[in-house]
Amino acid sequence: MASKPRLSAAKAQPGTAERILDAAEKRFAECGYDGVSLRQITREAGVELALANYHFGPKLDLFRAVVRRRAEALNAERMALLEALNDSAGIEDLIHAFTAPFLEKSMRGGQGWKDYARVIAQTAHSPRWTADLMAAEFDPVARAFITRVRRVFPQARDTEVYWCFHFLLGAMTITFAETGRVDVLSAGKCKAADLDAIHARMIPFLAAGFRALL
Amino acid sequence: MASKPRLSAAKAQPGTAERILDAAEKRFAECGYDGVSLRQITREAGVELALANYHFGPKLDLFRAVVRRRAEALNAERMALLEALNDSAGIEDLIHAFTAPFLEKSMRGGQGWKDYARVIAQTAHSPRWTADLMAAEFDPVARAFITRVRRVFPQARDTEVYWCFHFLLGAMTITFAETGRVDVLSAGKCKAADLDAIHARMIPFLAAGFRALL
DNA sequence: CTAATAATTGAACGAGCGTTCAAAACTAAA
DNA sequence: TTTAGTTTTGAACGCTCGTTCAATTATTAG
Repeated sequence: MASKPRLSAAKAQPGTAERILDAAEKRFAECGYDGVSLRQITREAGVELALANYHFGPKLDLFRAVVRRRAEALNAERMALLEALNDSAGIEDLIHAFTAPFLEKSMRGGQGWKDYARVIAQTAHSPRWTADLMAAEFDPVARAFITRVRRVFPQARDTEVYWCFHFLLGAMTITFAETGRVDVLSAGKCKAADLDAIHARMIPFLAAGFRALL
Repeated sequence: MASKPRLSAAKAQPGTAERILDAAEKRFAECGYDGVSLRQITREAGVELALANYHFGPKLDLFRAVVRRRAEALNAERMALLEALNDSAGIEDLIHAFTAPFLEKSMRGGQGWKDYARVIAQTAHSPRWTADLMAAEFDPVARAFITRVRRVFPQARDTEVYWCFHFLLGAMTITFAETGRVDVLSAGKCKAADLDAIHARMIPFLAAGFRALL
């Protein structure tokens, strides 16, 4: 009858909490926050329903945990790439530093990262409480990117810089979502799953857009 | 005890069905399909719960009705603009024809159109059954746009054309979503609600991207 | 080994869900 | 006014939801 530690740190055997997170990530990616029940998640994880509440508290906190789990390592890598750029870096280098880690992990990081990217893409377009969570996790890297862009285009006005970032975000997140829309439209000639090909196009596309506006 | 006409056409008094659609549109925009109940929708519309089923059938059909209601007029306008372009039209004209009607209505068409745009933005990033609905409603215009782009850049490969369209779609939908992310990042210097300003930037940004790839 | 702490179980709670239906109210043609 | 058809009502159906909790099992420290 221990007092509930909720997000207790240490002593859990390796499996349970992570398996719940994996299952939640997968189901949230497929159906969104409201489209999935804790029962579906725990069933998929092969654990009892009550364990979700025991380890993570209410459903919303489980969702937060899913978002946060991979955000830290991801953003650390992105931030490191941004800071490693020297002053002669061009806009292509900046865009690459901002987008490559996420796309790379979504590409070759396994199904977990792919699901995570879809969760983020959906959350980024949801105008609810999730927006707060997104901002808390991803704004620092965004601000670092924008600061760097300003240095590359010192004469550009702030407004234009923000709109450019906005369009970049849209192109990136719709790519993560992998809805299959382009696959259908192109009759299979373009596979959204082929993220290598996308990235090779995305950087010159966006860089040209930045140059046009800044 | 009449047999249920479900989507009966004519004799409904002007109010009920439209008020249900308006309320559904508003709530779907805020919380997404699964985040809203029929009870919340009918309560907001000021009608009885059972009327939603009477007029539209099951919940999913009500959602379809919301998507379809404005899609027809909107796509007709976009298609007309595309077809009105003569052969000397540039890529800016094409992008304008594809994006302007939607942005214009979202800007000055009232709250209903604004809500509708948010519904579409969320649905476009949802990898579920909704993707079929999106394709059914919006693919014809997309294909017409792509065909026109091919004519402007006859030497471009199909793959690149589709990726360009993909990025355009991402920039447009994240603008519709109006999550307030840019507002926060820019500390209020850029208002997503100011769609005029966005459109003025979006077209040159995207046009430059198209030119870079095609 | 024993005692305390952490993790898991299984069942239950009240609430809200989408859907259904018979009866009532309303409308409009004969 | 009667009659047939449409629309609205109010209540109920079975089900699933998130959450809670006492009891049980596993783990670890003394």
